[in-house]
Amino acid sequence: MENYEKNAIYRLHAEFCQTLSDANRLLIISELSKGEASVNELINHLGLRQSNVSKHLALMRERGLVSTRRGGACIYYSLADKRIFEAIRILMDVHRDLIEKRHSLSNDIHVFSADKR
Amino acid sequence: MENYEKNAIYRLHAEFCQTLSDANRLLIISELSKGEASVNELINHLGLRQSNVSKHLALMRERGLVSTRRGGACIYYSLADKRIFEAIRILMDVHRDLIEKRHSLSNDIHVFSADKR
DNA sequence: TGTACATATGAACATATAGTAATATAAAAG
DNA sequence: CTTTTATATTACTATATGTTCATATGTACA
Repeated sequence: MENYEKNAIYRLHAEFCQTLSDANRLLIISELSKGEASVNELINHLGLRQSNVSKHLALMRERGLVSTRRGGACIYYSLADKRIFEAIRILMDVHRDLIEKRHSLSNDIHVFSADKR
Repeated sequence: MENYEKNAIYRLHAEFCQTLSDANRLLIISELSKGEASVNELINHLGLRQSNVSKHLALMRERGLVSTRRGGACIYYSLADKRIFEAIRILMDVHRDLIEKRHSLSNDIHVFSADKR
């Protein structure tokens, strides 16, 4: 019953996370968190190919993360919601702590190889 | 300058998001947020195959999201940090709002064709 | 020891994904 | 109208990913 619904919700959210699971898309989002930018501006700031940036933007627009505005010949992209970047930062904080915890304990993978014989 | 470093950070974080970008992994994390569980318990709660659950758990352990404890014949998995699930919930909230915004406005793709006078 | 149970791992497959070059569209400038 | 600039799209390739079955490992216990 609600298990089915839960599955559907998590499938949706997994897609959302998948949208965030590319370094170039994160860099684009980070740029857009400073304010709207045209494709060209993004290309110059990030050093990526035009078709590459366009594709990432198209995906993110399709999934509602960014919105567009035409201004003359350019198309300006912006974050659909500032909280997108804020949420990413929160996630990054948690992730950083995980990594630190791992490194300080380091009884993580090493336990394994040390035990091997 | 620190552009190189920024890239590295976002590449790392992209991998972290990628770990969250699978519905079954999210379901597992959701289960573990209630407390530790053995592989078998997860299988029964989620209705997934044993090898499938094991593989997802192995990936998440490798990436520091979950930790393990052996108890008799079972291996108990738990979240390495409760905040993992909290951060996911925050992300889900933002995502839900995005979807709602999209549905209510629905001037989403249409802006394009409407704007071109 | 041998058997049952819990979990991990490997091989194989199908599908998804990111990147790129080439081309198409669309607006602005001349 | 033609050219130029900005962006989108397509076709293609290489690689990554999730799932499954079969098998291996490891632990408990008769």
